Amino acid sequence: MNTTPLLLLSSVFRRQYAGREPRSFAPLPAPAFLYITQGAGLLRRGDSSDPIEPNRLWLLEPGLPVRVEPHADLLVCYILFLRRLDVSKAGVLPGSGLSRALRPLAPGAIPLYPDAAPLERVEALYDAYRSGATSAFVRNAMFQELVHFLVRHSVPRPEADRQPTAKGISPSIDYMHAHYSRKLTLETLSEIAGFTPTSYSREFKRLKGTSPIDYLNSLRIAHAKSMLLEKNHTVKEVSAASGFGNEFYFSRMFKRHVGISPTMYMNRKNIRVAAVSCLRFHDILQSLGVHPVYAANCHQTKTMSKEEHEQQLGEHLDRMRETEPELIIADHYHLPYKDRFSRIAPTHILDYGMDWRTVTRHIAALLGREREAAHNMRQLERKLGEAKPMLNRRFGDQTVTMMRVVHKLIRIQGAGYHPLNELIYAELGFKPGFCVPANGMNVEFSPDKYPNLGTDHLWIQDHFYDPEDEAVFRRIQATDEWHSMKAVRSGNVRYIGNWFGMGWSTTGRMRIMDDLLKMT
DNA sequence: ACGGCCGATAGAACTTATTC
DNA sequence: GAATAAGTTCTATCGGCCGT
Repeated sequence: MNTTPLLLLSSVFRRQYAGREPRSFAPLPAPAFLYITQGAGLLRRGDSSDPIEPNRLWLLEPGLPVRVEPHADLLVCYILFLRRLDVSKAGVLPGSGLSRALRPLAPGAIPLYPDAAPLERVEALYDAYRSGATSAFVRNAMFQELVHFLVRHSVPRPEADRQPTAKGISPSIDYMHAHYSRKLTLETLSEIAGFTPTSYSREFKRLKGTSPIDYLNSLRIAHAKSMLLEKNHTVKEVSAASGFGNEFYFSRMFKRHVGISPTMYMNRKNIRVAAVSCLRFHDILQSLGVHPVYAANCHQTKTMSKEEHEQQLGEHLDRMRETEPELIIADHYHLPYKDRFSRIAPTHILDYGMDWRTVTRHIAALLGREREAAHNMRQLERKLGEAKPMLNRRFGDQTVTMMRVVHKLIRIQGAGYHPLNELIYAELGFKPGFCVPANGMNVEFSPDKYPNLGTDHLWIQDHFYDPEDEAVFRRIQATDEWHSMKAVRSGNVRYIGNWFGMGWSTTGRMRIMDDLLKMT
């Protein structure tokens, strides 16, 4: 019969384990979520193992022995015992995509985004369960909401990672987890796996999507990070304990993986940060509770001459130097100036193509503000849930178009590839106007020859980077074509300030929603 | 101000891993 | 197996911090 699995909660426990003695646990009687809130070490299930650290989650299968090897004095975790119910699709959950939806929650470690902390939900569930004051129905609703949260916030696993590990490389991976603090060579690992080094490398990459040495280094860096946060170790000690041959190489590797040096990582909660970006990184920093000592946008716009730009850049560099930043965070638009920034302070440039959430998560992880990021994202999610129905009631099927004048051209925002576009059209569900490209970031028209925008509402950015752009806009506004447009005739033109920039941060997105709600 | 220590960084030389 | 890429070690140098 065609069935789909449904996870139900049977009981919740909170456990604390003191001391560093390894512990073995009998095979579980039922599947369970294991959620770590404190501690460090290694968790072994069958013949695979994963590092233990706060905010780590596993779905443990029944019948598999579990062994914990703590590297910290106290381990705190929640255990949620589950019941799996297979229900008929046709009967109980017609048309439900539950089976597909639950796929990220395959047995084993469930990698969560660092900002996705289910702790509050788990604690609430634990309290509800322990106090006995809440009905089973409500408890189950809470649990289902938690499952939904986990599905939404788990990192999608690469296809290769979901395949059961081949017999050959599995012991070598195990060996890496157990012995990463020692010197390991490809030859040793390939021998354990029973391959020649060449085939081992290839096989490993095919199955795990990464090279063996890279995998090993990730383990070492993860260990180093947790050790550095314990504060009472020197970089040299951490380097040795994490399996790096010497501290110079460790520093280099650490910086490459984490983005900042080990010492800065230790003090990352209170360092002087400068933000250089077109993407309003200073808003992101502020939303994380970090106040940048300097914020600038040094990008050369199309209408700016080379000399003008060089002069502006020079002034920014001078002023930034005076603020004595310890770290400069920049977006990919500023890559050409990296060397000049590096002369002022270590510079971290974020990759091209990151969406706004990834940018926020990345910056938060760099500065130890994961909790703040998680909090903001939760708040934003809540706000989105409140605002969407109100806005849908107000605007219904009416179409919306967003425009601005950039480089003396009329730019109509598309329905994707920009945080603002995604917020308006995807997340809040506004209907795009006739000229809004469904699969593009934007489309540009000459101010002399632009089509009727065919839209019920027209939202225009009245924040101009160049006075000439503003002049162009005033000229457009005076034309007959402009006045013949539906949105203009019906008085549905709004000015929206710099939403395009605000869309990059949680606080900016909240403010955009506030502005929208004021329109209702 | 000075020296000692620690850590970051960069470059050269060499070794090992990965890809072809 | 060879060619190429990446990792590793070592050295020199710089700057910050601390105690004298």
